Amino acid sequence: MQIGELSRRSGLSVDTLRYYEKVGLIEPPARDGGGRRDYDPDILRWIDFLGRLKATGMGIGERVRYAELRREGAGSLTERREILEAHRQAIAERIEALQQSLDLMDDKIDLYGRMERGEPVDPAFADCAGQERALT
Amino acid sequence: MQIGELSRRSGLSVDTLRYYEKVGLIEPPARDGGGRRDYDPDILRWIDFLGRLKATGMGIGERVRYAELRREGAGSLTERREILEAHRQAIAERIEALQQSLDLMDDKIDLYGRMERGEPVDPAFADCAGQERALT
DNA sequence: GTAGCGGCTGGAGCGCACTCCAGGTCAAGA
DNA sequence: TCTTGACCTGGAGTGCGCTCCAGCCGCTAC
Repeated sequence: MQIGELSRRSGLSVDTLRYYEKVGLIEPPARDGGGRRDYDPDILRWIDFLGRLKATGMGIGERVRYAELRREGAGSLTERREILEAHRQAIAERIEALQQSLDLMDDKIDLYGRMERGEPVDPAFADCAGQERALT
Repeated sequence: MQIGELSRRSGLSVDTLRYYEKVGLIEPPARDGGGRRDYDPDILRWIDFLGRLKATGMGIGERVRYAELRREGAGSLTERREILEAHRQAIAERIEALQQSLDLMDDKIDLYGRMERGEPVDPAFADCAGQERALT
């Protein structure tokens, strides 16, 4: 598979794929006769997983570290598991924090709705100029 | 309150506070006789709320837009509510995606644990070199 | 044979969100 | 009076994660 096709199938740009190779997130692939990158389709699974790690807030440095361990093979299983466990914990905390903020947004949206309809609101929670003081 | 104290109480650096003022996230405060910024303690509530918006993924451009509307006062309530509703939706989607990834991490952590203990794993889910293929 | 396309490399540039710095002012305490 | 420390401004620098570019090569189709 050439880089253009991998780009289409992975959703990453050609430039990003080459960048990922440069920084060590993906292995340098085989080259065809003309010196072009020729990827094994299995790389798609790895790229997807990298996308998950990224989407869940893992920075590029730690992703590179994980990729290095993966290259080392089965001997790095324990260390990889530990990284994933720490990351799992970080995700859980993020979800918790987001849930709290979601509730806050709901309260604030509700307050705004009541202010828009001219309903009385606890003056401790909003001043007349719309410079809301609470629920922040 | 001087900028140093606000920095300590808000958790933002002095530089960040001046930067936030420059880009329009916080209002230019009054100045004391010596030309130093003299903040109203109420600003802490606003800074906290800005922190929430940021922590939930709102970029600086949109935060600045929200801050502008807030300065306009009560007339911008509807537009602010609409922004918050859209943002609320984005947070809910983020939580959903994170929850899925969390489940994936759990599966993968479990798989690694079984591989470490030498337990048999479905060969479709892991190859011998530790180059796991599935759960990605 | 030549035009077009996709790919190659090395390196520069970019947007975000700060962070740091030089060179200065000002107020309060020893 | 002198020193210390907090604060001031404008502007440069940083790290992340790409993104773009110039200039080149090689395959395929016309």
